[in-house]
Amino acid sequence: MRRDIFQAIADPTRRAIIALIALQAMTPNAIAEQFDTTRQAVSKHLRILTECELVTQKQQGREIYYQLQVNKMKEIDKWLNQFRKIWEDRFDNLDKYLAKIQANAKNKK
Amino acid sequence: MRRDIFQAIADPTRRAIIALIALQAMTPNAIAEQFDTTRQAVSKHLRILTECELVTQKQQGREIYYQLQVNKMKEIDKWLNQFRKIWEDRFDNLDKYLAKIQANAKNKK
DNA sequence: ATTTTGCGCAACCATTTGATTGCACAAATA
DNA sequence: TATTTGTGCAATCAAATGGTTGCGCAAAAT
Repeated sequence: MRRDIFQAIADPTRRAIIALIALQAMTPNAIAEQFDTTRQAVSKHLRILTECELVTQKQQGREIYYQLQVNKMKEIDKWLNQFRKIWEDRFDNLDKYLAKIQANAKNKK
Repeated sequence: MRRDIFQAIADPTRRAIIALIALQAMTPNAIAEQFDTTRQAVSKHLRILTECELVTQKQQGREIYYQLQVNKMKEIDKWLNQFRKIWEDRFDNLDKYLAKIQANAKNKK
C-alpha cells in the first residue's frame, strides 16, 4: 500500500537515508555502506521513498543514483505551518505580557 | 515500544487528532465524535501522542482534557531545517540564474 | 443509593512492517 | 567470453500496528 510522506519519514532508517543523500545523490550500495543492514533493506526503503516522490532515481549504466527531492519536503513544512502560527502567536503573546509586566514594574518604582 | 514524534504523526488519524486539538483542548469523547471509529481507538492514539509528549492531559473530574504541545512540534521543524537550507539555496541559485539569463537576453536585443 | 457517563486497559485479530535470504538480470570488468 | 558487480524483486518471518470488544473504576447525575 502506497505511503504518504509522513509514513515515509516515520522510520529512523529512512530519515537517516534522507539526511545522507540530501546534499549529494548516492547509489544503493554506497548508502548501504553507511548502515548496519543489508543492501536489500536499503533498496526497500529507497523504493518507499521513491513511491511518495521524496526521492528520484537516475540510472547511469548499472548504477542508480538516488536524489532527494527537497521541494517535496515542503509538504511537511506546509502541514507544520498550521501549528507554527500557534506557537508564534503564543510567543508573541508572551512577549507582550512580559513587556507589560516590565512597564508596570518601572511605573511602581 | 515508545515511539518518537515522527512515528506519532505517521498515522493519518493521529494527524487529524493533532489538528483538531491544536486550538482547543478536547476530551476523548469529544474527539471520538469527530471520527468514524471507537472511543477506545481514539484513546489509544492519545496515549501514543502523550507518550512522545506531543500532548498533555489535564483531568477535571472524570473528564480528561488533552492539549497539544505545539512547542514539541518544533522538533519536526528542527529536523526539517537541514533541508530548508538546501531548498532555499536552490531557490536562490535559480533566482540568480534566471536573472542572468534575462540580462543576457536584453543585451542581445 | 443507584444509575449513567467518561475513560483507560487488556485481549484479540487481521494487516502492515522491516529485515533477511535467495534469485535473476543487466552492466562493467578482466 | 567468462566473471564480477550493482540492483530490484519475491518469499519468509517475527514484530509492530490499528481497530474492535469487553471489562472495570471513578465521577456525575438522578
